[in-house]
Amino acid sequence: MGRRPDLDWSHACRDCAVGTSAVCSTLDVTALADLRNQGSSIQLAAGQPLFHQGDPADRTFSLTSGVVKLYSVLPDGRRQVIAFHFPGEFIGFSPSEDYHCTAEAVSAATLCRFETGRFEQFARSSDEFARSRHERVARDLVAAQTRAMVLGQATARERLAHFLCDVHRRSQARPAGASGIVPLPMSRSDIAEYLGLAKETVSRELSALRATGIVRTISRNLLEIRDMERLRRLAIV
Amino acid sequence: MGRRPDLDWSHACRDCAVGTSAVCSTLDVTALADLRNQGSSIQLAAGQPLFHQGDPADRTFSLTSGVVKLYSVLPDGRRQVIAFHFPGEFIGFSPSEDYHCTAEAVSAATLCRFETGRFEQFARSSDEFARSRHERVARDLVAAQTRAMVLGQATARERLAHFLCDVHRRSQARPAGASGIVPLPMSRSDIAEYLGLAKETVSRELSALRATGIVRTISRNLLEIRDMERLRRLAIV
DNA sequence: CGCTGTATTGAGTAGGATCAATCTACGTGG
DNA sequence: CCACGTAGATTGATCCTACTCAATACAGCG
Repeated sequence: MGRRPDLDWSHACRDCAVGTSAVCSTLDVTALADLRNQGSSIQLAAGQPLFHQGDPADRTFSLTSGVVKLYSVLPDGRRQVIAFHFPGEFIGFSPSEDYHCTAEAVSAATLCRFETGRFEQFARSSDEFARSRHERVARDLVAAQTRAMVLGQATARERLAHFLCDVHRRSQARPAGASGIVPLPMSRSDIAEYLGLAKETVSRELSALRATGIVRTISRNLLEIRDMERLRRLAIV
Repeated sequence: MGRRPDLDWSHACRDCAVGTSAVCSTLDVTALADLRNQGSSIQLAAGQPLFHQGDPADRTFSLTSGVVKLYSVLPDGRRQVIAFHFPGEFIGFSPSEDYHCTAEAVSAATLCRFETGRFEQFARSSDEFARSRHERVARDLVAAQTRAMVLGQATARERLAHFLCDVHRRSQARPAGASGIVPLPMSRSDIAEYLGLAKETVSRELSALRATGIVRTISRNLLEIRDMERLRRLAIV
C-alpha cells in the first residue's frame, strides 16, 4: 500500500513510507518527478533542529519517519510545544516570511524537503494539489482548536488521557493491528510543555493511570493502553 | 477605501464595509457578481446563533459588522470559546462535513453567506482566490498556535493583557486614529471562557489593571488603554 | 422605582507548581 | 562485564495561583 508502481525504480518517491497519505500523492507522475527535482531528503538525529523561530520560511517538509516537535520559547524560558508531528504529516506552512516557531526532531527522523516557492507554483498549477494542501491546513486548524479546549478546560488527568489517545491514534494510523501499544519517543518534559503542565504532574498522573490499571508502562517510552474504554472517557474530547 | 467603483450601484458588494480586506476582494467583477448571486446577507441580533456544532458545514460566512464567537461545549457544561471574530474575517471553514463548533453573535452582526460548494468552485477557478483563502486559513492556524502559548503558559494577568492587546489590534484594524479605546461587546464570562479562566478571575485581574493605571474602564464594555507600553510587556506574546 | 441579570469583591479551598530528594536506565570507560 | 556517572523519571512536602462559593454592587429595563 502507498507504493507507486508507475514510477521509475530509481525514483525516491516510489518507496516513500507515507506514500498515499502525503500531499504529494495528489500529483501525477510527471509533476511528482518535477517537484522531486527540487526536493531532497533529510536525515535528522534525535534532538537536531530542522529550523528555528525567525528563520526565513523558504522550506516545506514532509515527514516520512520519526517524530518532530514544534515549539516556541518565551524570553523568560517558558516553553510551549505547539505540536508533535508524525509520519505523513507536513511541516513548515507559514503565512508569513518567517517561521513562527522552532522545529526539532524528537527521535531520529527523515524528511522530504521542498522549496516553498516551488510548492506555491504547484498549488497554482494543480487544483488537486491546492485542495489537498488547503484541507491539510484546515485539519491542522481544527486540531489547534481542539487543543484550545484541552489547554483551556481540561484537568491534568484529562489532558494526559487526551494526549495518549491522540498519540495512539496518530502513530497507529499506518501500522497493522489495533494493539494498545503507544510509542512515546518524547521526554516527560516535552509532554508537559505540550500539555501546559509541569513535568512532575505528568509523571504523577501517569503513575495514577498505571495504578488504576488503565495503562501499563512497558519501558520509559513505550506504553500499553489496557483499558481504552476508560481512557477515552477520561479524555473527554 | 475598500469600495469598488467599477461595480453596478445596485450591487451589494459595492458598499461592503470590509471591501478590500475580505477574501472576495481577490475576485474580479464578473466573478464577484457570480459569487454574489449565491450569497445572501444575514442579520443577527446579539446572542443569536449562526450555526451549531454538528450542523452540516455547507455555508461559509464573511463577517461585515459586529462580533461573532465560536465555541464548543463539553457534556458536563464546561465551555471553551475558540475564537472571537471581527469584521473582515471569515467563518465556517471546515475540513469535514460538519461544523466542529457553534458560532453565535456577540453583538448585532451582519454577514455575507456563501454556499461552501460554490466557494470550492471558485477556489478551483481562481488561483488568486485559492491563494487568498489558503493564506487566511494559515493565518488562523498561526493565531491558534499563539493561543496554545497563552493557554498553556501564561498567567491570568498575562492572558488578560494579551486579550486586550489582541482585541485592540483587531478592532482597530479599520477605524481611524490609534486611540487606546477598546470595545468589549462580549461578557466577562465570554472572556473567561476564551482565556480558560473563571469569570471572577477576569474581573479581579481587570480591576488590578485598573488599579495600576494601565487601563481605564469607560463603561461595562468600553475600555481605554492608558499605558500600552506596560500592557504590552505584560502580554508577553 | 424596584427587578433581574451581570459584574465586582471577599473568604476559603484545591489542583497543580515548585523545590527537593531519591530512583532508574543507560552509556562510558576501566 | 561490571562499576560508575549522568540525565531523565518518579515520589514527597510545601506553597501559591486561580477556582469555588457567597455576598454585595451596579446597570439596564419594564
